[in-house]
Amino acid sequence: MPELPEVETVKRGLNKLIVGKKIKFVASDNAHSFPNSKADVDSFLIKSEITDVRRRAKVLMIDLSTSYTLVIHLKMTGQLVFVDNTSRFGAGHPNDSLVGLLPDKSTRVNIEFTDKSHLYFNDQRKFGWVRLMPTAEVPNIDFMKKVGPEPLEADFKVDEFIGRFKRRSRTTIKAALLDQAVIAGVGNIYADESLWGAAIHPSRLVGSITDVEFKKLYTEVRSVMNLSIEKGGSTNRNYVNAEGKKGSYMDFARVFCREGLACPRCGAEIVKIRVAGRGTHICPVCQKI
DNA sequence: CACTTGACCTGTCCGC
DNA sequence: TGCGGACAGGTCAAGT
Repeated sequence: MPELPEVETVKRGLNKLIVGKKIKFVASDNAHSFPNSKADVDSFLIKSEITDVRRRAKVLMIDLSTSYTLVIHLKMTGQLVFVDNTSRFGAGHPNDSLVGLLPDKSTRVNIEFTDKSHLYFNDQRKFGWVRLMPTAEVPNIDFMKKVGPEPLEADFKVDEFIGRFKRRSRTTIKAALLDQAVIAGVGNIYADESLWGAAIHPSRLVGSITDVEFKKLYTEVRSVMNLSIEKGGSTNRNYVNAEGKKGSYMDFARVFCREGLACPRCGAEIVKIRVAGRGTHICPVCQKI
């Protein structure tokens, strides 16, 4: 499911919902989802307090008062859903609809706080994971060492954007956009959306893209992902935010999952093709090879 | 080396 | 209805 806007939405939600809470109890059903030993959990997780929630690329980091961090990757179907203890009492609470629904059979990790509220890590396909590690070691994991810059940061300029792509000149622009070592956070939805916005065919080789086209792509990547954050992310299948609610970006999508419908720019029929091994949505008139 | 393909899992949808 | 196959928003390891 989640790309940068979805993970950012979860991060913002968790920052409001769980910072300051103290962990009472943790249960996991699956060693792949949460491989840490009981000794680590007992020493560094139980009784710790949540101090901050951060994001880098599509990775979430929940910092703890023990100077350890829960590092979380949601991969395709992961969810982090908070359920407030007050939901079990009066009607009308935002989380009321979740009471009794979680945990469910996709719940891999169940964290209970001392006030009886819960944070559930759900993951239907079990690709995602939670890892407990010292906060100081997080930048040293392989992914953090190789991942590219955050495209929405104010100091990320178009020249750096172009320069990083040009190192991958022999591959397709779609594969390069999806490569987290080039820039962080773009996945299949926002790759298709931004390539349509810049009127670039996803199969074009990076080396054939002009600087004028790169500048449009830079602007599109940023505007599409900023719009999605504003809309709470995209719910195509599984994604929900920290309160269990869906995002509405798909209502604003121009090509993603719109095959058979009209291109909003020229009216031609949007088609679905395969590029870089992924389902890819284009307007065949606006986006020429 | 750079790049592409399969594997990891479960669920759903589509055609027969 | 049942069943097989393709496919799903991500990332690695293994292959070319």
